[in-house]
Amino acid sequence: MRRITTQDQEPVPRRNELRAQVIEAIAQTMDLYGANHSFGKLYGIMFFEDKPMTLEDMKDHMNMSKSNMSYAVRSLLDSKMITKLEEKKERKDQYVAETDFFTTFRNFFTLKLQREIDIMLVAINGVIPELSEIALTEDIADDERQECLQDLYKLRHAVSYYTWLQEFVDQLRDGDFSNQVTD
Amino acid sequence: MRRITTQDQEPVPRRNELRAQVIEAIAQTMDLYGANHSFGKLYGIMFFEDKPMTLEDMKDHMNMSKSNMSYAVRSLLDSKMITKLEEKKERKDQYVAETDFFTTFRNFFTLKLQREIDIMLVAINGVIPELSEIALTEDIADDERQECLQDLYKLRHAVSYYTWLQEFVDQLRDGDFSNQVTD
DNA sequence: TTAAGTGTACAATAATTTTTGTACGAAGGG
DNA sequence: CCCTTCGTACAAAAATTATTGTACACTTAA
Repeated sequence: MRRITTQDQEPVPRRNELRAQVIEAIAQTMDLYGANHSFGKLYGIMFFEDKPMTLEDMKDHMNMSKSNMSYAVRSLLDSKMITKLEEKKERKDQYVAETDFFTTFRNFFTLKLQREIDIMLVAINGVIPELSEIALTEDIADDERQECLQDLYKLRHAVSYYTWLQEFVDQLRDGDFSNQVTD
Repeated sequence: MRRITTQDQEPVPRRNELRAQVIEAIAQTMDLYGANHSFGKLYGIMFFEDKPMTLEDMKDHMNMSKSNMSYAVRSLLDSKMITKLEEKKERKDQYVAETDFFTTFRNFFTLKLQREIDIMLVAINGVIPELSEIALTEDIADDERQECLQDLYKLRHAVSYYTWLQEFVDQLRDGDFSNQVTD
């Protein structure tokens, strides 16, 4: 008769349990990358899957509707966590996870930080000229002028921050922080 | 009679409109930093406010309950976007926004990336030994052994990524990417 | 050309998150 | 010491997000 211990168990289900522990950790931490727990879990499953997955495969692994899997796939594609293959399999689209975490890190943050830079600079640069004008108006209360100057000071400081952040993003995109000396 | 144009308007409400445009941009982009639109807006308001704010001030600016402001403050404190002052004002706690975006960037990402590293390494290191054991078992199907080895390969690659990410976080924490040559 | 089946849009439902109201312990002024 | 008021915990309500079911346009195999 077989003893039942953590060491002594059928290897396949045991390996699935071990995988599940890592998948759960991925699902927990992927909130930083804008994925909810379910979508993070799906990425984790795809990370371990050695062959491309179809929506049907995902549906089965996740016990969720195909509809939701379609939605999850779009979201993971948007943040470049997964890729759609050119060729279909039995009429079904196929997807693979990006398994290099450095690449996912780079893809995600270049995307999201660039979005932040763009939105913030449009707002800030759209506001500075008129604020400067107000600050230069003659018939204005002194403390109001001070407030304007204070705002302008903060906004200029922000612009210099976003100049730095743009350089950071460019370097990240160009691989200057690269994980490996050679790839 | 005064003409009404964007140029020709009472300076105080106009400055508030201009501020509001930047505040809205902050609120929009702060989802990357785990803040919802309201909490992001509150940070934006505090960013421009030149004096410390109390919960009551926030409540008035945001038209929201003090209860929710208390919750927002806790959340912004947790991610170090704002700071609580030592001294109270008329029995009320006072808070100020961190106005240096580089500092908020550094605070937030050292915190969140360190959390990711810790969670992921605990999971991965908790799984590798047993997975190695299974891979080394003699009475095991060849393709099952291959699967284990494949998983191990991915996990070791992940460990090396997190070693790199830990260095990255340490450098960020130590100010090696600093915005300014001198502070 | 037809029939079967895929992927997604959209509306409905379920679940979660956000917001509020209330109550209460704690702190501080009188 | 008492009384006011602050800050927050907690439950209820409102709003948003996640998930499902269905329908349908589109593709492709036969």
